[in-house]
Amino acid sequence: MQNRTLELLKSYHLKATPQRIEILNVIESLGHANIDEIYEVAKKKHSTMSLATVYKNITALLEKNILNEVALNNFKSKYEIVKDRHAHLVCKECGYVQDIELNQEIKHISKDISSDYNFNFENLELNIYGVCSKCSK
Amino acid sequence: MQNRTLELLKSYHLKATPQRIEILNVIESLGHANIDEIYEVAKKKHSTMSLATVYKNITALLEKNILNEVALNNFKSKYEIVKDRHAHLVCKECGYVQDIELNQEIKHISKDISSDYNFNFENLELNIYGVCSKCSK
DNA sequence: TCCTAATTAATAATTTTTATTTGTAATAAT
DNA sequence: ATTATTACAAATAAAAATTATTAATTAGGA
Ligand SMILES: [Mn+2]
Ligand SMILES: [Mn+2]
Ligand SMILES: [Zn+2]
Ligand SMILES: [Zn+2]
Repeated sequence: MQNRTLELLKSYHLKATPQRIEILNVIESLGHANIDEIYEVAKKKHSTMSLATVYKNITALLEKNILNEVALNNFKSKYEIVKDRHAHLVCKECGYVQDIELNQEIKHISKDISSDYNFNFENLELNIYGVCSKCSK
Repeated sequence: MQNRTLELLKSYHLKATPQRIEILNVIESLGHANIDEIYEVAKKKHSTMSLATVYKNITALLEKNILNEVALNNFKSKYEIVKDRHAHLVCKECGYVQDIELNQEIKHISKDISSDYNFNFENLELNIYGVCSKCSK
């Protein structure tokens, strides 16, 4: 558990409960995880944890921008700790999501958008679908 | 209803039923639509249409690659007729999705991926989130 | 240490999606 | 054209996913 995250929680008046900390730990250790994956792993440490608790926490942490949703074609959304801009490799077979560097080219797309279209740019999401090395053999 | 679409249906042994044609018409006219939007509009022409019929058709048309899913953060997935590669402007307020040209830069990302990472590239999805002109005033 | 608001587990309720069944209709075969 | 075949639709039920409610617990501040 990062100290930074604890401070984030405090600054948003979110209590650092064991359940919440565990949820964040699970997400951090898995990188990207959906509701069920988080619940399954977190339950090991907190056997009484309710699935509704996972839902409520995910919602709260998304609202505070501590977590980020990664909506996927054909899979349930995954969640990740908010971090610097990056892109995703998404395996169509197993749903595994891998972070990759966001190419330099993409970084200036945002500038174009606001001028080319009458659109108030906020953030950009690049997901690259294919088959991961594990699944392709 | 495009003749091309009718041929597509036939080639995949999907019957060109009035309901299915109407679903495709609705998606085409709206550009991007989620299950409920499709159902609401389609019901006007076919008052007895069941929501389950929309689900079944969307699934079938996705499998045949006639439709494409657009998974969105914070909104239900939308569906569109498969078309040439393009990017999306997504309004965080109202969920409206607008097609935009996929910048030239992005077109060659695919080449890098397969070599840089051990990943069998299939397709790429670029969603740009922000606030549309309608919602920002 | 005490207080209070936030949080949790448990449970119920709601919403979303999928499955089943049975009659119907689109297409192919005759 | 008529019939046969099979996919399909509507209706309904079932299952899965998400959210709401409640009462007890607890984290964090006074
Ligand atoms: Mn990521
Ligand atoms: Mn589109
Ligand atoms: Zn894989
Ligand atoms: Zn909007």
